Amino acid sequence: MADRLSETFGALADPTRRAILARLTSGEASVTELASPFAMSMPAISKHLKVLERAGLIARGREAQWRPCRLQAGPLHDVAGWVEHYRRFWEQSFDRLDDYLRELKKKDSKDKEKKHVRKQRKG
Amino acid sequence: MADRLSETFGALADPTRRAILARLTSGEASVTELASPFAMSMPAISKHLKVLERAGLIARGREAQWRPCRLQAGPLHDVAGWVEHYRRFWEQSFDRLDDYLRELKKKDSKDKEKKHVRKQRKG
DNA sequence: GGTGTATTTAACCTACTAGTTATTTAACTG
DNA sequence: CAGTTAAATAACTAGTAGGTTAAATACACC
Repeated sequence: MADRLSETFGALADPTRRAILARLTSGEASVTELASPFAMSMPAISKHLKVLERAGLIARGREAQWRPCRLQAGPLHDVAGWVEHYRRFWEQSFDRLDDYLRELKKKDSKDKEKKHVRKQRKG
Repeated sequence: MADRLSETFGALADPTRRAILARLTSGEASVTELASPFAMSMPAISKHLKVLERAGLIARGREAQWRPCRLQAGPLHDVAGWVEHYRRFWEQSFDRLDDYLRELKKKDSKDKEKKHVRKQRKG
């Protein structure tokens, strides 16, 4: 995975981890608190937290026997920055669908031509 | 992985695949064209394309023996929407960093005062 | 129909992921 | 100190990811 952005996306590619981040938007939480919504063992959660920590998406403190986790949104800023470069492409998508349908129609009529005409280049 | 967002993030968690998407922002391309920048076999690229296709990030046409790929940014819109929920957290963290730096400066000048600094501080 | 080119599929390998249970570490509490 | 609670680590498993080479498929041209 190597690079920062891949690590971030990798960490986000799991619904449990995204749910954990969502939970952390309402404040710090202990590992047990974070684990409680999930039908999953503590070590599993512990591993998810390690992934999030390595990706810089959470930070962990120490308070007696608790390890409170808190959200660190820095990497998400980078994600927002990355995805922003593609904005015009999703905004165009309706036009594109339109183009695509038009293209389909054209192709369709060409196919029909092919049945009569042998060789014909685009242009 | 199951859900749509996980699939999207999973597809984005690879630098080769992100580079392919970036290339596609400048228009359709064949598999060979997409493969050329990478020191990687064609089948490997083919697999990456399959991942991107399954995630709905590209669509593939058919023109003779070529399979031109084009960007489909819909899922990226969802990513943008998801990450947007966290905006206040990264903005807040900058504020915090700012506060921290301001705090440091204040402390710094106090420390210097304590040491009976001869040179006068600005600001 | 044979040949060349573009691309996918098959079979395989290695490494990692996401989960498990059992054990260990760390800190508080009586 | 013994017991309890919070969390991490160890050791294991099944499945998946990302790559390889070799073979198969799809199409165009002569």
